[in-house]
Amino acid sequence: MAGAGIHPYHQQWPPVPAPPPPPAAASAAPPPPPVHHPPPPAPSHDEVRTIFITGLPEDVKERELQNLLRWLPGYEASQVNYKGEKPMGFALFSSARLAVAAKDALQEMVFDAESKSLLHVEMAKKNLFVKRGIVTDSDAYDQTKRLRTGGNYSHSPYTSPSPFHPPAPVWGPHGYMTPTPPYDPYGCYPVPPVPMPTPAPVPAPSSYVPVQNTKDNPPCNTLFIGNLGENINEEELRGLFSAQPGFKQMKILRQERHTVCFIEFEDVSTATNVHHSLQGAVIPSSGSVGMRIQYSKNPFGKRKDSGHLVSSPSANGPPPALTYQ
DNA sequence: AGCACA
Repeated sequence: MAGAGIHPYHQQWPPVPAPPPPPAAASAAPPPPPVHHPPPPAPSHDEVRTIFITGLPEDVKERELQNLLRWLPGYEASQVNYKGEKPMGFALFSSARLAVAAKDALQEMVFDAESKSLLHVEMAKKNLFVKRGIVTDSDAYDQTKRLRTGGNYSHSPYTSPSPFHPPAPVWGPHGYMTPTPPYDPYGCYPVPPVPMPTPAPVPAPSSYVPVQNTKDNPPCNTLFIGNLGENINEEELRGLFSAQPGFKQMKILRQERHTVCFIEFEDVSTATNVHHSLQGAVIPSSGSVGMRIQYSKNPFGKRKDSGHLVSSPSANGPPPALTYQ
């Protein structure tokens, strides 16, 4: 514990090169153009709609923060930056107003009772940069920049932050945990008073690392996993993937230099979820490299050599017993 | 970048 940090979180997080001067509305107002075009709609997107969260325990995971934040109205994306001494969280909301609401909802919240961590939330200095499912704060180049705004944006546009439907938030829409709980901070949860001694039994990657996945194949139900490191432990790998929804089977291929593996899922959609959610995942036996996930060239259940197999429905002879999905 | 098995 840092003994003297009263408001350490209040420091300026990484330098902002040059604050873009807002278009001055008062000084040197140019003569208004003819009344031809109406004024543009409120440029609300210029506003900062990102909150800055500190007070997170040092071992916080992005997923933990996401799982907390995604209940909040307007939540779009979040990220944890581990670069500094203490983790810094950022969360983007759909409007500045909702960001403020989220800030108030989270303010002074007990994030982790064990470590007595209280959240401190401010408006961020600038917005989180979200790019196609991957969040990048322009100052927070770091591992773990991978974002899964709720786990799955496989084939739905970005409209909803999460396809999961939360089990009816027990908390009120805004009255989360005010700094007043005189007793058990878990009191709000509908769980028996078991202090959660063991972490979740589902294996999770220890971290994520950006990977460049330039060449991929068309989506299919089978994933190809590469970049696994030399000492990859099969059991560990299996534990991770077999816990994923839709998992069917997995095959490890040990090659001279590279171990790779193939995983079949029930359908393209579940495969796609994992393709996104575990991209760049690091597990202990893989060293510090993040696995690369691609769709397999030859998915399970499909014949490879289609040489001159005539796939027309009425070729002579019985149609091959192939299941084209 | 390394893509097998049915």
